[in-house]
Amino acid sequence: VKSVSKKSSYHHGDLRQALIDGAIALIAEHNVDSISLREVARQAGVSHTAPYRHFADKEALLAVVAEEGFMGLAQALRHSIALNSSNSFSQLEACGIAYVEYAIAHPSHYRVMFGIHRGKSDRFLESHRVSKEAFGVLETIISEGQTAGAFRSGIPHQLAWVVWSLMHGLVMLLIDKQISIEEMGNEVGLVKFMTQCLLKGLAVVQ
Amino acid sequence: VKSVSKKSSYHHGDLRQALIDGAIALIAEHNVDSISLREVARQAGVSHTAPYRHFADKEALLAVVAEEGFMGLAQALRHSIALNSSNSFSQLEACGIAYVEYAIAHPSHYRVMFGIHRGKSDRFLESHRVSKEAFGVLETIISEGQTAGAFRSGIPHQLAWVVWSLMHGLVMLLIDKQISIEEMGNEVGLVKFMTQCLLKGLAVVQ
DNA sequence: ACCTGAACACCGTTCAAGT
DNA sequence: ACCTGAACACCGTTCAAGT
Repeated sequence: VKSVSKKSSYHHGDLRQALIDGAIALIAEHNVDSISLREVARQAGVSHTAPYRHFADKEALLAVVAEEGFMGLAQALRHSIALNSSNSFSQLEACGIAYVEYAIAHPSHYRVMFGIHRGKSDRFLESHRVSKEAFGVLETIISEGQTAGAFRSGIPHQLAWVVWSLMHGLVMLLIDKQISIEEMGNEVGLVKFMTQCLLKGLAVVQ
Repeated sequence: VKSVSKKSSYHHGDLRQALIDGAIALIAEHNVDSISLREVARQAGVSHTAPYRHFADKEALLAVVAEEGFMGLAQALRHSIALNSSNSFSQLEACGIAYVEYAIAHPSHYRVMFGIHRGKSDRFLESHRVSKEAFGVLETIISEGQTAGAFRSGIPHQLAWVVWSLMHGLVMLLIDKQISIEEMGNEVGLVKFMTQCLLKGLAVVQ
């Protein structure tokens, strides 16, 4: 056994991380905005003022929660393209499927990721940086696909916006139950349909 | 002068509508979730329990706020296509521009529209019906465009999802400041770019 | 350094009571 | 019928105080 090091602290080895994990766990079960800082503290077995030693306020904790969500998303996207190294089209499709599946598997967490007030950019710099990392995966697919002659020319950054907007919009409408998955069979079929539309375009080929 | 009819009531001619308008006004100024039912009542010059005579709870008031937002959106979309009756492409483009301009003109209101828990569908039936009405405008453009030979074949309902997802996603990313309008000149240019991508597709024409 | 308890100013919601 | 006031159980945040 190593030593008593961590256990000798007041209540936790790492209260900060325990609060983050607890918040994510609470979000997974309950609805997003019904989560309270006091309940996170309660679940961690600590007084309701203890979190303020580690986070400036509730929003700061949620920013870290968002950050971890974006890290997981980026990882899911990278994983999906690693399994589809052959072809840019299938990479894009796989990436879209992975994106949507991640989001609907963690709907409340996804809402937190995009529900933070990004007005003052000096706060939440980290979570913004990580979200751009996830976005960068899409951008890479586009630019590599252009090199391979699969995608039309254009600034990859801007073309990636189109893909991201489509996927993000689909996810939000699904989470909000404005679109029902059932109407399209399942989410994989839905994303494939979306991707096909995006690749081939809506206009009649002339 | 008509009579004393309305003024003779307790405090308002129509407290219900005054609360709705007050909520919309508050939302326009402050952030979405910082709005309290008590403050809406305060601004209407009424006790903080009075709203419960007209709305079951806070969510019920917000549902009506959302409903009015969707009505305004549907109207903006209809207006935009009325001005572009010539051609399906320009109708779709104008509709997209109108959609995005409406949303970024009323960002908090837009958030309320899509931020309501649509889990139990028996509540908020009205707001859901009106949102489908706005969606129907898109669907009509698609199906009329197909008849005119402008859009490729497919179920209009599903093709409209693609358009809606793209626009909704773009709007949400803009509101969240994940995408900055400035990077693309202005929002009109941004939407035109999106629409072009959607119509022509991302794949290289072969 | 890290945590607690009391305190403050707010919430949403309920309910008996007033006109 | 429509509104009020007190009351309840919650918040987020601050601050002096404890170990």
